[in-house]
Amino acid sequence: SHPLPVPHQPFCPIAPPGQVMTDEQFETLRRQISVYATICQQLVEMHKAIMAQQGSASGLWLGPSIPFDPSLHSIGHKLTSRQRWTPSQTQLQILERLFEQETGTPNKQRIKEITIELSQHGQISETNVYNWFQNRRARTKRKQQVGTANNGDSELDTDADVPEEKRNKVEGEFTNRVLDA
Amino acid sequence: SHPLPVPHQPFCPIAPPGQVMTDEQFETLRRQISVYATICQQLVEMHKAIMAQQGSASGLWLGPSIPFDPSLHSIGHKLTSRQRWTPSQTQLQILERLFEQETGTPNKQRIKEITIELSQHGQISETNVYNWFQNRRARTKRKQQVGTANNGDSELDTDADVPEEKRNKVEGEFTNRVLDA
DNA sequence: AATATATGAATGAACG
DNA sequence: CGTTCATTCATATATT
Repeated sequence: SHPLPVPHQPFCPIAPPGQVMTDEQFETLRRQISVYATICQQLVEMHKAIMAQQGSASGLWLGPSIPFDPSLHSIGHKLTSRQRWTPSQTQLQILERLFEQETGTPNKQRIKEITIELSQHGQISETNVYNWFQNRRARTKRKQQVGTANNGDSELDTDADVPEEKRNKVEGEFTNRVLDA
Repeated sequence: SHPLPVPHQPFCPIAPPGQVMTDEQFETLRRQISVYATICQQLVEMHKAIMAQQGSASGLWLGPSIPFDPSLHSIGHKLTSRQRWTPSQTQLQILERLFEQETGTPNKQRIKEITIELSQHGQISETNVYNWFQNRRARTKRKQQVGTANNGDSELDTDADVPEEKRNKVEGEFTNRVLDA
C-alpha cells in the first residue's frame, strides 16, 4: 500500500454550520482525520529513514525547508481514537450470570431486555450487549480448543489462534448454493 | 533531522459523541483537518523532491513508493495467517459504488463480471463478491431497523454496520506501530 | 516507555 | 435472506 496517495477526497457528510452532526457523521469525520494522521506518520517515518541512510551524503535538505504553522501542534490523535464501552462492575456481574444461564446467544428481544436492565447500571447499548455475548462465547470456546490441542507455535497475536483444520469449504459452495444455473 | 513535527497532542474542543457541536467547534475541527491536508501535501512534495534528487545521486532507493499498492494488500505478509479475503481500498471503493447503483444482490452473471473487474485490483473470487453484497445489504438493513424502532437511547446495531467511509484505514502493516511512535 | 494482554468492535464466511 | 460463527483489528489496561 502506497502511503503517498493522499486522499484528498471530499469530506464526508458534514453538517452545515448551524446544524448538528449525527454520531455517524462524527465518526466518519474522525476516521477521515485518522487517515491523515496515519499518512503523516508514515511519511515522516519514511522521510526519517531516507534522511538517515542519506546521512552525510549531501548537506542539502537539512531540516524542514517547509514552514509549518505552529498551530499544527494543537492537532492530535486524540480525535483519532474513540473510547470504547466498558462494562461497569455491576453490569459485568450480571452479564456473567446471564452467560451461564442463557442457552446460546440471546435473540434480539432478549438482548433488548438485557440492555434495558443493564442500562440501569451504566451507559450501554444493545450492540454492546450483543458484542459481549459474541465475544464471551467465542473466547470461551477458543480457550477450550487450545487447552486440548496444543502446538508449540505462539505468535505475537494475543487472541488469534490457528484453527488449522477448520476451513474445509471454500470455493464451489457459492456456485452450488446460490448461483447455480 | 526531524523534519516534520507531526503533532501528537490532545485534540481540542470537540463535543463528546452523543452531543452536538457548536459552530465554533465545528470551525476548529475543519481548520484542523485542513491542516492535516496541508501537512500531507507538503510531506508528499518533500518526499518526491528527495526521491528525485537522490534518485540521480545513488541508484538505490528507486521507487518513491515503497511497494504499498493497495491491491497487494494482505498477501505477502504473514504467510501463516490471512486466511480470509480482505478487499483492497480500490476494490472496496468499487464495491461501494456498485452497491449504490445495483438494485438488490447482483445475479450470477453480474457477479462474474464484477469479480473479473475487481480481480484487476487484487485477489478476489465470486464468492467474496457475493458475500460482500449479502453482508453489506444485511447490515445496512439491520441498521435501519434499529434506527427507526429506537427511542433515542443510544446508537444500536446488532451486528455492526458500516458507514462506508469506515474502511478508510490506511492499509499497511506498519501503520499501527507508526501511529504509536 | 516499551511490551504484553484483555477485550470491545468490525467483518468475511457459513448456516438454516 | 436473516442470523450466527470465526477471525481479525484496535484500544484500554496491566506488566516489566
